[in-house]
Amino acid sequence: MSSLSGRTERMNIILPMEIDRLMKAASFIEAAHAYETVVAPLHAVPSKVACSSCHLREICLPVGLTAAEFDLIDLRMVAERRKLSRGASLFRAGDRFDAIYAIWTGFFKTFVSSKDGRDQVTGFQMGGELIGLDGIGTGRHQVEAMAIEDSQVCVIPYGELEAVARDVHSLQRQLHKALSREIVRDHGVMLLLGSMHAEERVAAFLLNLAHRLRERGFSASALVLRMSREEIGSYLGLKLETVSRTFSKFQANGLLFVRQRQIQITDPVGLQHLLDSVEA
Amino acid sequence: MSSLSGRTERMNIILPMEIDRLMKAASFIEAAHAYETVVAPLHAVPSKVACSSCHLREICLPVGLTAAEFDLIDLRMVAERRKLSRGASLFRAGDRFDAIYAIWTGFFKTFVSSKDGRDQVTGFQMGGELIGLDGIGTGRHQVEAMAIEDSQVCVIPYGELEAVARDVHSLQRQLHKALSREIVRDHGVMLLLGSMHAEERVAAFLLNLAHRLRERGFSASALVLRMSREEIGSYLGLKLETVSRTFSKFQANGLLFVRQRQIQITDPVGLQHLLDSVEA
DNA sequence: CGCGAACTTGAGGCGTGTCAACCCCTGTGG
DNA sequence: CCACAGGGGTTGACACGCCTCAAGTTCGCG
Repeated sequence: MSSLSGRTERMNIILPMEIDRLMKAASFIEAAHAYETVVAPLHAVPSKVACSSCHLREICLPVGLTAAEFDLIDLRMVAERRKLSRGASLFRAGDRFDAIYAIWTGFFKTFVSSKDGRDQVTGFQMGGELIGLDGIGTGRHQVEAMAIEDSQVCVIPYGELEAVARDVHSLQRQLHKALSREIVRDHGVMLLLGSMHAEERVAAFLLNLAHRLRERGFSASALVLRMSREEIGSYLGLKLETVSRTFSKFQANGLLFVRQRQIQITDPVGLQHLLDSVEA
Repeated sequence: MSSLSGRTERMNIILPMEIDRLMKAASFIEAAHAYETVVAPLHAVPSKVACSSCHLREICLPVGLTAAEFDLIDLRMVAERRKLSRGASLFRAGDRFDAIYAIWTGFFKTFVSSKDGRDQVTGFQMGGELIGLDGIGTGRHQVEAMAIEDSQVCVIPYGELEAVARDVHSLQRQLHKALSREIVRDHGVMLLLGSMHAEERVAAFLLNLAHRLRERGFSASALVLRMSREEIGSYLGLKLETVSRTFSKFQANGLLFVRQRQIQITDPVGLQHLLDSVEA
């Protein structure tokens, strides 16, 4: 009780129980679970995979293909689907590379490990995003990819993808774009890691996540983090305590509500302001 | 004089004048200039560009092509060559993307800028390496590429590259590999920026540079830095003073001799030991 | 030869890491 | 339905590595 009152004194803007009320009133928790319940219906696992009828076809690799081209890739790029439960690895560093993976449902993290256990998370991936591009260069995967919730991926054998890309120009173009965008994304992370402060990093992380969720038709303000503070910290080059403190500070400043993994962004403009000085 | 003696007291392993003598004795400075004098003969600028007869053909994009394939790309991928003096930009963020560039001679840095002038150097590129892959995704370049010494690049129009890659499978494969390797390289930098200490970062930087120079037939121990402390710092997520101090500390520990931009790595194994705990 | 940029070095401050205690949720078994 | 265990999250106190600011030195270039 004393610790509680001490807490409310410092965060003199929002009381904890107030947060609770607001979150529930806005049916925040329900909305935040939308991503999982709508996009990841674990009961429905079609054995046959057709890009043309996939709900992610406008986000995933075959963006902008014509109907005829869709037919072609449905026919020739026989992608099977693979199911992973939370915590399972899709591949590990050193594994032979022979396919790339498009996330159909769920959430992944990719990371590189060091001998002494310092991990570096290199990215968090959600529906429609590709994993495994790191393996093309050497024929072996250079990172590990792990499902951080029950997930399903489309397996796209690399040999077939290469072959089809030669015939379907817009697929070739999309593949190159995907590779290039990954490079650009990494440059953004380098800017973040190399020259941003803790608050800027966390703000950038949240806004990026919110943006990608909105692209997929979900709320950009009510989100449920799929990853732990430690994983966020690893991605952002911070310790988990710093991530936690920064969330708390944002809440104290009225930018968002945080409650474990549930985040309600109440002032996206304010969050964006934190990045005003850093973004072009 | 007093400052000098103070300095020699702390660095109780090597005296400054001793360094000077040793460097000269090993004809360090001459050797270290090799990269520039041999690889960048500014007087020789052939107007006609043929990959098949380029001295970098085993390092650059067309690695492993057959003679027939070389003929094809010489014919169809009409690369012109472009000359840039030190400080000139090859392209800037926002410029339209229509070609990628292979460095023929010289040295580049790529970087992203933020509003308030915080730059993040995303890489240093030397002969045989590609620049501009970041533009494929959006059709506009996302970074700026600047020559940090007088340089020449081969201009590879992207449209033609795409077309030729469809017919020459191994070129397609090499392009994909180059894109993928860039992603992997970026992941390595993310590990560096996200979870390494200043000394580890600088050691990794030096060893990487030495490695790439050796691949090109130059000394891996005597090198001349093409970039300033500030640029190194920007790349490594450190301030220039920290970079300078770290060099000095390495010298005090007998790992290398440093004298402005001239570096003589005397104990590569010792340098590598600094990374033992971090590399897989 | 002299100027300015780049580099080195020092002293002190600050932001983030470290270590530790406590709390809150979830899931499990009685 | 409750008790309990354990992992994840929060918060505090303190330490330390890197940054900041400043002065002095060296070097390259005009």
